[in-house]
Amino acid sequence: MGTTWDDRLRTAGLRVTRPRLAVLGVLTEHPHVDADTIATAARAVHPSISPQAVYGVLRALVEGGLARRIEPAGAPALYELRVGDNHHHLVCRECGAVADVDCVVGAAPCLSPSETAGFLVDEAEVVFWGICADCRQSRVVVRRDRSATPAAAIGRGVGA
Amino acid sequence: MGTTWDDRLRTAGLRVTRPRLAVLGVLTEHPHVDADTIATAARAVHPSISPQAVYGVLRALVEGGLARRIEPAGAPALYELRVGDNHHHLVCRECGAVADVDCVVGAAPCLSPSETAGFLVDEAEVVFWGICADCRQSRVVVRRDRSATPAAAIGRGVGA
DNA sequence: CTGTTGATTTGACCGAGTCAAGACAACAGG
DNA sequence: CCTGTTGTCTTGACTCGGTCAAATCAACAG
Repeated sequence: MGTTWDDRLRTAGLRVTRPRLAVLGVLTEHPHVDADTIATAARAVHPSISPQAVYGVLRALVEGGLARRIEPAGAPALYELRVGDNHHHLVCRECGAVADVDCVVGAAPCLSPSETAGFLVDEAEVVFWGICADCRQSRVVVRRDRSATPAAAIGRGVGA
Repeated sequence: MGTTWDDRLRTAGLRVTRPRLAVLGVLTEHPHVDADTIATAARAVHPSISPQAVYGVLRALVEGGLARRIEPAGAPALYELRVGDNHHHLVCRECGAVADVDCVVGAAPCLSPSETAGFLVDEAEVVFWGICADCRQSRVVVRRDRSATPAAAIGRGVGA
């Protein structure tokens, strides 16, 4: 994309400031990070940035449509720059790592429930919970309790 | 189900106590409530119950498989007794109301992503965001302003 | 009835995030 | 380039949801 962050900020009606460019820089390098990590990383570029400024910047970016906020259960909110497309997330139960998943099916039948109980639905949010490759390998002990293995859980959440 | 709460608690290796029965009673009447509401309602049955006791009871119930915890983005956690089956939730952006949705499609292709980035997925969590019937009618709404941006979200999640 | 052990109470504490007031800087207009 | 306006950032207090730890209490096995 040819458009610069300056352009995109201004297009969204936002002023171009150092804190904002710093946060955008961090988000470009790290696709899914929390506010605290952003603050720490942004400080390398703009040392005086305060935690509250990060919250303010992130809110402005989200409201301006430049960033998206995701809130995995039990963890602080994460921010990403991929907006406008429909993609979901894989979250590691152990380390919290997040990966993007493109929704491969065009129709996505499961995402338009026939029974909406009178709700006017405008978004379907999907989170896939599991164990990432790294955490799986670092598990020295082979699980013996089969009932607790992910395999037993499949069929509950995935597909059904 | 013929089984009593007493039985189910004991089966899960939990002692039968007044606070636990009080919380289970509240959850039976109110299918999706937060810890604070549970505490208030439970006090009608067991006046001395403390907020922390409610957290403790809820944790025990979740760990024992008697209750399920759901954490809608930007709102306190909710608890429900429906466990073991696969169902998802509709959440109202304005009032926070929650309704159950059975996943009607058997195969649910969107819920088993082909590209799992090395993750071993064991659960797919789906949340449908929208406006409930009540809030749609009473457009005078008191905004329970969530961090999400309803307008920007339209057309992102559902079907695609 | 009594002892053990798990559950509850009480109260301090924590992390994530918000709110508000004042200082500051981006940018429009001259 | 300078200046004023107004949006943004800094600083610091505060809220909310929830956890942690020590001491008391009660479930239930014997």
